[in-house]
Amino acid sequence: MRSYVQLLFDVAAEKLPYLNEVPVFFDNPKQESHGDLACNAAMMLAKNLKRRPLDIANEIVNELKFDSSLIEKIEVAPPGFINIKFTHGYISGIINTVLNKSDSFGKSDLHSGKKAIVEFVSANPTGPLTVGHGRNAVSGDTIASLLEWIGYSVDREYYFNNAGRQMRVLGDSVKFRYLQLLGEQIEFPEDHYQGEYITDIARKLHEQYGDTLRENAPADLFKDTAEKEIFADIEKTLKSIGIVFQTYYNENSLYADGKIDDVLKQFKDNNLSYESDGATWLRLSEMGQDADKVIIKSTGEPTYRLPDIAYHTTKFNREYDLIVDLFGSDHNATYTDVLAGLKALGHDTDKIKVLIHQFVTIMQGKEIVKMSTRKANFITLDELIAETGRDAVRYFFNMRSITTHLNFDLEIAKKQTDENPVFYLQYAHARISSIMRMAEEQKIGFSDNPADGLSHEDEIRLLRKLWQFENEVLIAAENFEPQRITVYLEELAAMFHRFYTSCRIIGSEKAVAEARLTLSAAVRQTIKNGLSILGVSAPERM
RNA sequence: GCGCCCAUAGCUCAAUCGGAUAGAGCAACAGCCUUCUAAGCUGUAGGUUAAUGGUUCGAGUCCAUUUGGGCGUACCA
Repeated sequence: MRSYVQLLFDVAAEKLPYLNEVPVFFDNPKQESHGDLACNAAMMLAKNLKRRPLDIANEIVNELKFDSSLIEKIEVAPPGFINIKFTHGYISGIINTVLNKSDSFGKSDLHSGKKAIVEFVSANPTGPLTVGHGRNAVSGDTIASLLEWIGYSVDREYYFNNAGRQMRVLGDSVKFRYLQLLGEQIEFPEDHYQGEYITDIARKLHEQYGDTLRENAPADLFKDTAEKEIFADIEKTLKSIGIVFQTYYNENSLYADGKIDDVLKQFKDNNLSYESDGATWLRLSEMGQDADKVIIKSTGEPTYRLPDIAYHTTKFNREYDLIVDLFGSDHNATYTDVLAGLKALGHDTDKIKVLIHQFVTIMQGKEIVKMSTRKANFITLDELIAETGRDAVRYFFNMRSITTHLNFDLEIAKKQTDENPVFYLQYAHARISSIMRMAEEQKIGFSDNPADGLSHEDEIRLLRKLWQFENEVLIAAENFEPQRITVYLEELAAMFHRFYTSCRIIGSEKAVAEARLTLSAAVRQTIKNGLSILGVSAPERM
């Protein structure tokens, strides 16, 4: 329908060439009296044409030759909006569209044939995932789903560093705990990983190897064991909230297959790097950044920038049309260096969309819980899932725009009451399921032509809302804004609950009852589809 | 000091390239279950969108300055 309306304007533009001077957009008006689609082109044109927007709007409307079976009317409203109202027959048709498309309703093929990669979580395996990682995980997974819904073929990827200093400290942390288990009186360094999970890993090693690791442990045994154990936990946690990655890309492999050397050579060959004080520096100040930065330390060890750049070149080499990186705000200073480096190597960095999500503040009542992996006074994602459930975790993290700080009050999250909006949606779904079971017993079936049985304002509102779903998914996906889906679903559910109160199904005359049942089925399907984008379950009973 | 991000109702948050009267939930108050799930519905109250100035037909949204907060500012990641 949007494309049909667009076509009407294209036709009008043949007589009114000025229409080509501005982009013509169609909004879903907030207010019902403004129709189903609104266009503001006349006002955008007013200045250039030096004419009154109302006159321009009227001129445009006169050139719009529309099919009266689809569009009821097109009106001009001050200061110059063009409001388009669909016919009841057309808008009612959404019910059959929903039921026919079923689990695919809301999907569009605007970007089909394109490949996208979404990199998220990417936490280094130095400890269990925290609540902060949880936000990243849920947002990233949902953004990936959204992209799939608008046609992209999407790979979810997790990148982690397992080559640097951090991992050495991790290995040493396990070793110290191991030695303590053997009864040695050593002080555990304050800057090492303090968590209980470190001792657990040490204990496992002790069970397996006894005290033989005191003297002749294989070089990387402590580190490798820690990485393996912790990573297994991370994967398990992610799986418990329905997140599965296509690939886990690790830093070590970039050294093994020579990609680090390749990039380094390219920098050198193109005079983009230089040596100073025994270190290798990248000429970032010539790439629009504040200062040059070290990519290889005087110790010979690269800083994170070099492997990160090398890693991203693999994304370009893998020919993705869209490259999405989702980081926490603590990375906000690092990604610009990486982008600058990639651009200098000749990559089209416009394909990269870097998303920075703000931090999660954990509240225990009114008290702020300060989190630090090293000090291990964090709340783990596992604990959060155990206390609130998978659906609540996924819904809560998707409820807000990723750009805003998020307060997660553990006391509220633990409550399974109506303060928790996920139940409101699931309840609507379960309620409709219940009606459908009941209707079946009463031999009330679906209507092939529900339009005639629907006239109540609460019914009309639902129809219009269903019609908007596909576009909502599109906007949410293109802007990487999962919270738009939760907002939409809450509005849809509220409309349904109202309709439920005002429009009875069982007991109404047959044509009306069947039309309402069919509408309810379409609402149920749409709620289910929306929840599935978010990764939240849609229960049949509650 | 510098960079990025944030500031909307008592609280937590929405608001589609800048659009029409800034919306929800929770909390508060008043109602609605002999009838399809009351985890629901209806109504009331709640706002100088942190402040000031600017851009324009029109600003929560864009620009400048200020205030308050978060994260960075490494030869850590």
